[in-house]
Amino acid sequence: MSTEPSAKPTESELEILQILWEKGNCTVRDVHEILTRNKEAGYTTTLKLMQIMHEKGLVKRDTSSKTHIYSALASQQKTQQHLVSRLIDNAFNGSAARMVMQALGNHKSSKDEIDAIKKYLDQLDQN
Amino acid sequence: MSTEPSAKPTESELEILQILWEKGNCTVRDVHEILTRNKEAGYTTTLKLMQIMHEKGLVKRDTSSKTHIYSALASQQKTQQHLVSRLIDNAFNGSAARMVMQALGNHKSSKDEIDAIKKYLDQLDQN
DNA sequence: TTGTTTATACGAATTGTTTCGTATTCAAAT
DNA sequence: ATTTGAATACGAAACAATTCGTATAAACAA
Repeated sequence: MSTEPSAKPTESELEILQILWEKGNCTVRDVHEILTRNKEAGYTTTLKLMQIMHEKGLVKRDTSSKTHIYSALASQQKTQQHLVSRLIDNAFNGSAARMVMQALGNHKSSKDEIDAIKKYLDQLDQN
Repeated sequence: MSTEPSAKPTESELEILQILWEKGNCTVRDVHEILTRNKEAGYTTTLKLMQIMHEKGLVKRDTSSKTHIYSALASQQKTQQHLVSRLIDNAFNGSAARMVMQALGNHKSSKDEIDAIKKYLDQLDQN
């Protein structure tokens, strides 16, 4: 049994996790700056969120210098898995296939992406 | 422009919507009975939720007799679409393909389902 | 040294969600 | 008619998520 965090981040927390997954180590300001490209938010709001995420064990932080350095603890893979499963159960009666088609139907994917999925499906078939 | 409800049901509301989508017209008791197969809940809790959903415009109801009859207003298709899109944006950086693979990777799908998806992808390709 | 900037900490208001208790009303059975 | 059972309405508590103001401390520049 690992000490994996509860993997149930809120929507705001997820926005921050995404940044941390991509960037790795970040200060609150780093995250805040990226965050506010898309939406309004006060600095202390971002700060507070990250502090809460730390309490929850979603992120860890290095406090050895005045400016703390944050990074994700929740794994991207497990978090995504958890969220996808929940959606399939919550909104698609447990049918992954239905969900997939819904996803591909509207969320315009490139031909390359679709080919990648096909290849992936062929692999799945072999097992 | 239609008067489509906000399509942002909460998790509890989604559980109820799923029942309404499947069953069509239901009394609160109908819904409550199905709901409590899986989890504990007081009757008035279910009732209140459905009343709130009515305020929000997620369901409509026929109050002509003492026992009200509820049915979904939020369309299954649009609600699912909305939720899937949000997940793709929130947790997969906008990549539907990544989400799909994650979904298929773990959420064991049958061979039939996978074949159905392949067929679906071929259709997509043609356009 | 003194003032300015930039951090964190913390408390608290606000809003949304979930849950349930109590009051009331209606209908059916006795 | 009276009682009983099942329904809705409503208020409010409990909890969670979001947002921001203010206090305070550290770093740095003038």
